[in-house]
Amino acid sequence: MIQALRGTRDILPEEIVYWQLIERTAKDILSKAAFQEIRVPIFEQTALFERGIGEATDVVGKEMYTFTSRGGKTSITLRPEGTAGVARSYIQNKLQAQGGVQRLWYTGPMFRYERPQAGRQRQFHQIGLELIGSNAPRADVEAIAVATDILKALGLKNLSLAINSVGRGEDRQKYRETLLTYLEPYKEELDADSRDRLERNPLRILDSKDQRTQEIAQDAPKIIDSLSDSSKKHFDAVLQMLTDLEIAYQIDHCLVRGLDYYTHTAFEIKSSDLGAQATVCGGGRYDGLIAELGGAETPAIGWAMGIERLVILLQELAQVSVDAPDLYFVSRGEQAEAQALTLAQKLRQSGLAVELDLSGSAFGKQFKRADRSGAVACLVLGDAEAETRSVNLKWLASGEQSTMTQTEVLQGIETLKNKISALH
RNA sequence: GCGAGCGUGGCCAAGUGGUUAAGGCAGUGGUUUGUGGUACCACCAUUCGCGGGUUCAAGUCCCGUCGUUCGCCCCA
Repeated sequence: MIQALRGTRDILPEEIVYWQLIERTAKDILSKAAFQEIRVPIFEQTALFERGIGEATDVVGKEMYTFTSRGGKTSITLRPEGTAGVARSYIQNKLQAQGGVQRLWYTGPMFRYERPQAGRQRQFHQIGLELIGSNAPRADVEAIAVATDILKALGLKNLSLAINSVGRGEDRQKYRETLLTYLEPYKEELDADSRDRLERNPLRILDSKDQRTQEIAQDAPKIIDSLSDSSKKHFDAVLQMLTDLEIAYQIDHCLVRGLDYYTHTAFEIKSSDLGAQATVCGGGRYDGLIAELGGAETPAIGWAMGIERLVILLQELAQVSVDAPDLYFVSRGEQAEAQALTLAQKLRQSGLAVELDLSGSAFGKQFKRADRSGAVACLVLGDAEAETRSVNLKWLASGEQSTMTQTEVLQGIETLKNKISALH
């Protein structure tokens, strides 16, 4: 049997209702904040991600789905995240010409070759926001506020916002030196992974889960103490506005995000109801990315949410059920079945959700299914009704039923709709 | 890429080397050949993810493989 590839999965109707709820809620809140949807390709030239995300990162180094185009010349990569593509689009379509700030959002699948785990798939889905063209601290806060609004609207609990500033390139370079000097005497005590990172990416050592390394990291010099005055000022302004908006946060001096393009504000929203993959939303400022990709110097901030993780949380706290039809159509007999199809179509065109039983099985069986469908009423059309072009309407809860002509049903459609919506 | 656990019908499962692989849900047919949600009856795995091995005997033990779960790594 051919089965779905590892790390990919089917989202069946029972689960899709949660996805739809998330997408609807996010879209609603994003629209209210005047963000507009953008759809960019799922694959791009590999160079976009190498340059944008950074060649030294794990995502680029070992997690990308990269292949050569049929022509054999172009190296192509399935997007591992959304920001690089949006930034590319911003430059290519000269969106800056349309005025100061672009407020964009996107949703769709992303691809990373990783070991699948709860809340981590090889094909996974994100909803993301990119606010491009403003370097104001206010932009950072607005982006974060929209994210927290979405999570709040979904009714999610036990979330916490962690925030830090990684400053600008110069700040980070300076901090790197300071940190290395501090770590030098502890070199032998660090865990193996962290020792590897000393050269490659010392900032990530702060994030280690190894107990001894964590103890060492506890007392390490903090990056915010290495920030330039302007970087510090930016960060303080962000924190102040978060407080003004009553958005709770905690400064996490160890928070360093994994993609190279982040500058200044970095943040994560985590849930304590998930396992190791606890981050439901992550993002930050990326003032250097657009210039790095060949555009003009353009400040920007963005974030992405992992839809699969939101679905897990939502399933734990709410029952969302698949939409039931308004009417279930029971029919049997050649003439009757033909008339049922016609009438069902007309009712659908009038705005009712009608499920037509196609089984042709005994009436008893069809009624049983009518029950399970969750419909409030069913229509019954058999040989007798077909003869007189009538139909029987039966209310499933009361068992009450009445026969009328098919024309009468359509004429009385508004009262029928009202009665159905009252019973749903 | 590394470590550990798990894998019995569509779903949830019992089963801890001995002969016909419990049970529940769902499904199908019937009691009720045109009226449901209840009840009752019947049917529904030549087979235990797949391949190999040990044994007189394997769902049960061993090896491999695939899948899955949890953790590391990474990240949303």
